[in-house]
Amino acid sequence: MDHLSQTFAALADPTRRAMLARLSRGEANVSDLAKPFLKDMSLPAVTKHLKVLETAGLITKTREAQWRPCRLNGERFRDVSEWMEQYRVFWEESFDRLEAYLKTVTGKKNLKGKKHGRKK
Amino acid sequence: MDHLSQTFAALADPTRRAMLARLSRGEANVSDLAKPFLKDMSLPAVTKHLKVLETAGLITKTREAQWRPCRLNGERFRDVSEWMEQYRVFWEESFDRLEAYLKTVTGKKNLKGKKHGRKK
DNA sequence: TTTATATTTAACTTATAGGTTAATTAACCG
DNA sequence: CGGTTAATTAACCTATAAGTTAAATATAAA
Repeated sequence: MDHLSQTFAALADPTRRAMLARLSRGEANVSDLAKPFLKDMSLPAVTKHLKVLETAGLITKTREAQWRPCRLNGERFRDVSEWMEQYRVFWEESFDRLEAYLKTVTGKKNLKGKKHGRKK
Repeated sequence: MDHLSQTFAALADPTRRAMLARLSRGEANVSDLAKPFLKDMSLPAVTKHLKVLETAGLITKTREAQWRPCRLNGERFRDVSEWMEQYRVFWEESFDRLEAYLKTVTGKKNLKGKKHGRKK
């Protein structure tokens, strides 16, 4: 799977995003990261979530005695950020959108006079 | 499912991202969007991908005769962008790392003179 | 009314994501 | 060594994502 797909897939889970949020406040080992979730899921489930994050490259896991300190890795975030750039105009466009909306409710014509290409 | 999870899940597929890229260049109906993919998948598969994008709120599908013109919807992109903000420091920090690395390798200094918040 | 075009729905298959429990590995400690 | 803590692996279950083909629907056109 391509990097971006893997990254987005890893981000598509609230447990994993919460783990990233925790890591954004500093290094933490597996049981630290697991603590908030052990009411809802088992430790192996946590291990799996961390594996997904690690495989996606969003975190790095190291070894320190019997602990596995994890930290956030910025590169994949940068990939996402760069991919997002091409859409910036769309999320910043809210003002244009309002304008377009107002045109429709006030009985105005096409934004662009676009014609459907009917082939003959 | 929460919005962000749904959005990320929708983005975790290269076909769907390609469709969004196409839509970022302007409105398109289903068969327009399908064209580049019909070598690889059936039309119903395309319909399903569009459904995922629509359900996630990334696109809006309207009706015009027998066509279904689609356009990009900025709001979900904004959600992602806002969520990403809290990690900005991490992807900009690894840029620092690269810079530091390059310094060691080439004996050169700053790529951009930019300063980032360093802890401590 | 029939035919053509655009798109969706239905029914089905297969792979995998995300969870479980039980067992295992790893490192430290008394 | 034997026990304790930290984390992973194995084996399994279930829901669903992503694709298929075939049939249905919607609109326009002849």
